[in-house]
Amino acid sequence: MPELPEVEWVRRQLEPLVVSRRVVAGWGHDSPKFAQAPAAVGAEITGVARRGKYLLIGLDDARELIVHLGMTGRLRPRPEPSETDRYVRAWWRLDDGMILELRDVRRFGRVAVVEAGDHRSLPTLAALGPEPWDPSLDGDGFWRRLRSSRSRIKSQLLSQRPIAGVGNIYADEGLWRAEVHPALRSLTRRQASRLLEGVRDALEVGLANGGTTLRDYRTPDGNQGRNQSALRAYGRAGAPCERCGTLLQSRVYDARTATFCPTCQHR
DNA sequence: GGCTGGCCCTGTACGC
DNA sequence: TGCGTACAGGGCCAGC
Repeated sequence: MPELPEVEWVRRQLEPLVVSRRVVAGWGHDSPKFAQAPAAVGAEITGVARRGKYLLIGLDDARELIVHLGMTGRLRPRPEPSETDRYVRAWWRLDDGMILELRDVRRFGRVAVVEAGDHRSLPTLAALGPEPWDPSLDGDGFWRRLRSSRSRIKSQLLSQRPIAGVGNIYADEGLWRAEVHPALRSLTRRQASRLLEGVRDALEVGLANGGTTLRDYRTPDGNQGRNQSALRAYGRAGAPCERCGTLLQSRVYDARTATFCPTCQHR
């Protein structure tokens, strides 16, 4: 499931392949989530940016091609569209002949073509919190953002509103690092500050390791991430906490599984 | 206006 | 072996 580190790796590998290339053909699956893909045809790609888990592909006609990879989405360059692959949801042919293909088994991904900066059709993107390394975001500001909601702290992280780019993996990892219980509904300034650092640390490690590959994630060059062996909480229910040795627990809060240490992350 | 929970979607794991 | 069921989860949206 691509979160910020994984999407950033996709962005880095995609950029040199597509910038200054013109989109000469395109196709999108019938689903409204992908049907806008051909709208990019005719435009030249000016850049590949990222906001949270969204890829923002700049077009030279003042529009943006926005791609969200959902849970199983993968962007990859191909010499030709894979006509026999039933999970290809969109593709774009560039003027050098390369096909940029979006493969997404579960169809949780999304493609949109919008006026540059007009994200009204993507509510989560429109309301996205600051990037984790935004220099204007400090512990106090993060605490104020969290204080505006009474939802569980983990649900808040997943909402993308307090901070951008955190999904289930890095939320569990950040909460474990900060020793904060996922079901808390309010944090002290000190806890919020620790959580911000914990999330930043988890994302930095993930980025340095090329992302986390659990099932589907691959970079455009086909490589897997290496961060799965660096996980301290996510997916480790029943294993001993690396800090205190207590067995990690798994609970469902707001329909999302959270894995945490009941001792270090005491409620 | 904020929060909660259901839905979308399909491969995988597991039990019978 | 084959079938049925539960589960995974990001984002959206209806209902409260």
